[in-house]
Amino acid sequence: MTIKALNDVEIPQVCRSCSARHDGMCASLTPAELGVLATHTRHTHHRPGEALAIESDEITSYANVTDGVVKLSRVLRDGRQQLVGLQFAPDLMGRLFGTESPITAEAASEVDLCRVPKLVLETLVAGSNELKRRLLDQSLQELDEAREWMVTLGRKTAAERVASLLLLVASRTAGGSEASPVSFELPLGRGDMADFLGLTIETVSRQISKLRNEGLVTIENHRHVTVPDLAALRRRAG
Amino acid sequence: MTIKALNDVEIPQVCRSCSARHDGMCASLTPAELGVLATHTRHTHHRPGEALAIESDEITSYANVTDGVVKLSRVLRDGRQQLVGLQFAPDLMGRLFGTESPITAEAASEVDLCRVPKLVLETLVAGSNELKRRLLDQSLQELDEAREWMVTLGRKTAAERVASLLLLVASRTAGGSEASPVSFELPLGRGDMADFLGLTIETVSRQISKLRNEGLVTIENHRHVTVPDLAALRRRAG
DNA sequence: CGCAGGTTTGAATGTCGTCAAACCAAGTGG
DNA sequence: CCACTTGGTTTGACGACATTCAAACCTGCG
Repeated sequence: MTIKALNDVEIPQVCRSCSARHDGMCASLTPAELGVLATHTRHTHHRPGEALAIESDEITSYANVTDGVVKLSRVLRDGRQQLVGLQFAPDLMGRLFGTESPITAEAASEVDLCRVPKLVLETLVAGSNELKRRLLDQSLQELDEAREWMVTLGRKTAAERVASLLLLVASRTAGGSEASPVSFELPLGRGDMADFLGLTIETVSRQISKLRNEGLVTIENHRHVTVPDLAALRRRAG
Repeated sequence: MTIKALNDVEIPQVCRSCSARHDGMCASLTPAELGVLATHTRHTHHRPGEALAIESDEITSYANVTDGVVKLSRVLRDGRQQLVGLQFAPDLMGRLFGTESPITAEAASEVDLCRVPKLVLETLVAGSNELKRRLLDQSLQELDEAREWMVTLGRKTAAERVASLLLLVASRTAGGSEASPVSFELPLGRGDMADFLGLTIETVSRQISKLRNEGLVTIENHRHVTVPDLAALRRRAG
């Protein structure tokens, strides 16, 4: 597949079913480029726990998360696991020119992806300075998030860690609105929360109970969280 | 300063005193571009503990670390501190188009920098696809390193963390040679090690003593480390 | 109803943090 | 030259917080 072939697509036709969620990769493209993109995307749905095989896979593609949450994790040889990132819609997953590092991607909830073959996206990137810039910005933002989380893992108490995670989920799923009260669904079970926070399941559960007793959150069905005062929770998060 | 003005520099003259350490930013430039770079660089030396004010500073520049080690850190409001990265020569510090995040940079040891004004480097970047690519690669590598360290902070024991740090320093200062025994100087004091590892000074000291008793390292003057068996230390690091 | 998976709670243990003192090397001044 | 300070490191005793092991508890589902 050559650049010429890609540009020969006749009708600029936007990837209809998910274009609204395509900010990560579409916002900087021309109509023609969007047309190219639309003809090569493939939409897939995944169940919770399903491996997505985006990273450290030779035959790799890139994907926009159009719905749901994807967890990125690394494991030690003896089985200890640490989540190193969460991807919410509309994040772009996968890495151009990627140096392989043994990260695995897995659906945390029901997940919809809009996949793009590696070659197509790389060709589009080669022709778009805007897209290059966006890619750099995305990786820098992920770097900032990773470093922020290093502070959480290295210096916060268990209760502060849990509060930090609740804030993170709230900011990414509840539209980033600053207004309290906020209400949202946890995309992660207690086990995944523990793996993200560097704690055990039991400790996570205890600290959630503690935050509940402190009146900082109310919880129904183990998953549905309501935060009456976002600022108070933020204070509790250290 | 315009692109034209930059390109009008007459003699391609390499940044003499540190070009050998310039891999990070020079390797992909044309002779003319190197000339531009050379006429605008400024070399500075810094004492341990000196703030470098690279990030989160409005009047910012970029810099190659030509010698020594720089520590990047974040602090919580109540003063708790976490190192989120170490920059060894010849890393490039600073961030193009940076979204500000409150990271501070400080010399960990005696440090030599080769600074480049923000505008100059951004202009060079605009004209060089190779340089854009290198910048992306660098940020992706830092992302990998940050995530690797998240595993260390979230899932490793105190002794494993210390072993991990010794391996990190060994790999970056001892030329990346895989051959044992390896010998190197620690660029960090116990306090900085603790801040990087998410531990206290006392715990770091105790764990170092433990590794010494286990025969995995020998230490002189609190700073000079010898690792008789790199593979054994790697095993101990989890 | 009863099972299965995930969650919560309890009691005991252990690892790391806190507080405190001793140690050590280098530098200063009498 | 030696006493004294200073900053960093090491070691010890104790306590707190998170883990471990174990049991009880939901919630959804066959």
